[in-house]
Amino acid sequence: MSPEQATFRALADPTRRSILVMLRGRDLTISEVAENFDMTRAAVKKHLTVLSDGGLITVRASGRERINTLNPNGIDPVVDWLKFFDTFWDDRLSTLKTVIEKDKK
Amino acid sequence: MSPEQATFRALADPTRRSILVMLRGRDLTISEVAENFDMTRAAVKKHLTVLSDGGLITVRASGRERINTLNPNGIDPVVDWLKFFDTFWDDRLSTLKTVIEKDKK
DNA sequence: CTTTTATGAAACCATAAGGTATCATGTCAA
DNA sequence: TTGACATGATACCTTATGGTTTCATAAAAG
Repeated sequence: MSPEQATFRALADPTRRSILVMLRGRDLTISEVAENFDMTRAAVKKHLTVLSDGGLITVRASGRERINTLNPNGIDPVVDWLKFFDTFWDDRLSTLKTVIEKDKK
Repeated sequence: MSPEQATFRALADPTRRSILVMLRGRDLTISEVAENFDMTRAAVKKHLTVLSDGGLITVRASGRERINTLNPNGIDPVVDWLKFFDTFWDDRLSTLKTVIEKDKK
């Protein structure tokens, strides 16, 4: 699967988008993420795997825990794709992209 | 389904993203869109329905034809979500929100 | 009027996706 | 060492999704 497709796929599920919003505040272990949802840890773990495959999060081991972190570069494929529609979907997008690029440096 | 979810879902399929790129050039009928893919017209029509449900295109009748057009505002839910997501990188982006909101008017 | 042409709609199929349950493994704590 | 805890991995289930086929209908062409 292309990186672009993996990222769009990862964003397509509302649970996964919620997880990303959660990780915006601070890094979380799998169990911590799972506490916020009415589903099993196994299900949450699958979502985290999809997010990782899509490059939207990174995972590091800390003892027996797995700490999930938001990846700042993860949405690049999406922003790059949206860029193609600047002329149609307004220059709001190019503005967004410009600021994001600057912020990464 | 929420408008946001409908839009993210619509963008999750590579065929649908290709269709949007196609429509960037000019409006197309269902048959014209279908000519560009190795699948039946019925399958393409389903994709166009999903894109319409996601607010990314609009469809108007012209005789027996259905003309599909890119919707300039269709990407708004995604942009709005990305803005929220991007505050992870820098709170300075909050000023960007203001600029974007103003630009929409 | 008859024949194309463009689309709509429904049934059907195979696979992907989201979820659970269960068991195995590695690690922390007593 | 012995449990308890956090995660990994697999099998399995149900539904959604992407696709085809087939038939119906509306409009343009002759």
